[in-house]
Amino acid sequence: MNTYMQNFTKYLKTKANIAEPDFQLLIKKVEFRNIEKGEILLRPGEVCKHSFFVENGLLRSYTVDDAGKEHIIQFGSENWIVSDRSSAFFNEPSDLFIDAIEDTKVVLISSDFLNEASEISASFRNYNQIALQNHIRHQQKRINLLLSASAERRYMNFIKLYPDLTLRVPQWMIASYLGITPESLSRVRKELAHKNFKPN
Amino acid sequence: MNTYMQNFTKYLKTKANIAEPDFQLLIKKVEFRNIEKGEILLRPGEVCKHSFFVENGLLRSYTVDDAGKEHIIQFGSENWIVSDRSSAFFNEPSDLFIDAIEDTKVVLISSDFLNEASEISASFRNYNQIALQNHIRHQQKRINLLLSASAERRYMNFIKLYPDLTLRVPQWMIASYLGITPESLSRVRKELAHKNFKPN
DNA sequence: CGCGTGATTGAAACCCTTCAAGTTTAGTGG
DNA sequence: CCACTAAACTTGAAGGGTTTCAATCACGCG
Repeated sequence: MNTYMQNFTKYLKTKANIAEPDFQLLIKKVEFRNIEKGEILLRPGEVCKHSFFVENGLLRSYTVDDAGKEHIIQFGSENWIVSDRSSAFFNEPSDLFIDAIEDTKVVLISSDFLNEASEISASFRNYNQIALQNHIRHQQKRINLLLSASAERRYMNFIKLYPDLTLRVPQWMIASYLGITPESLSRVRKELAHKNFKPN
Repeated sequence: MNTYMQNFTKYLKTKANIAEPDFQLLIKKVEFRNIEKGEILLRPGEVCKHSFFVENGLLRSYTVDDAGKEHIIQFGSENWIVSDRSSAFFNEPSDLFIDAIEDTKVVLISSDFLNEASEISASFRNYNQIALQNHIRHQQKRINLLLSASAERRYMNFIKLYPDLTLRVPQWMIASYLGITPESLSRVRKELAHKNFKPN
């Protein structure tokens, strides 16, 4: 077993509660890779063959619109899985880019792996279910925020939810995630600083 | 069996592929109800005990923000399930209202039902999985639209996706779903009419 | 050092909202 | 079935939040 997959191991054993013999079977099904900052892991039009478990580092998924503007769908740092679930599950071409914001170590998870893990282990099935439900909950909160909140409220929500990312991710990407321009985010931050708002 | 549950029956037998004997077991676990227009089925703070399968009629789920404004999360007409999945699954208090836009016939689906159906039938488990993945795909497209598209593009996307709802749902609710004011939607429609845009 | 990327700032423009008034539509009771 | 009322939709004018475009500043890295 690859000693670089510590987090992934913990993920399977602790979170998904996979017992040792099953673990030994499953771990053979995944691949480990070093990704350089800027490297592109998925492009629109491609089918998302692998989900990426982040051992360490930082990935993002995003779309590019007709005007060439990027819109960030998701960030993924340590212990997160970045993927185009729809593309992977339904075997359809993706709309998304996935690339690396930092040098990143990832575990490649194939659909095969997911199917086998689900067959082998009821607790994996269960954990996967929870992950899906969490994803839905998370997306719904984001939709609600986009529908109802100003740029300032969206940003405040972001730094509360992802204090770590706030420091690691360039500001213009956070702006893209929030659906505002970098200039607007800069002004929002200035406003907040002026109001004596402290991130923590 | 209740003769009013024709669509739900078809849903179980055809979509989820439940065989007759299992069907007979499961159908006893659900309830049928007539809902009057305006009736509220779920309020913020309550745990979402039932998901609502719409036999016919029209439901919606929505939040109300601090300023008292409604933000519509989902519409559900015939054969759709309306629910706060997060609340139901995680047994947490909901943030949502669910109410009826029209007089509606619903089938009440409890968590019990879902658990039993999953135990009994692998094909139900499978179908449920697909439903979750579809939900995620749908939400992701909506997020992307909210991040990237103008009021006009959002509306055009809506009428393409939901031509039936465009006629049945009051305009101010569509506006709420799109994240704009009713006045703005009215002007967008005027613009489109002026450009000789035809809904179908 | 100098170059490039990211962040900031300013001014003008734009999209959308707000508020207010009017018009149309739909539902209800006489 | 008409009359009345409330709700929904439209329209206008003013205002606000955000974008756009352009210029400047800050910083890390070769």
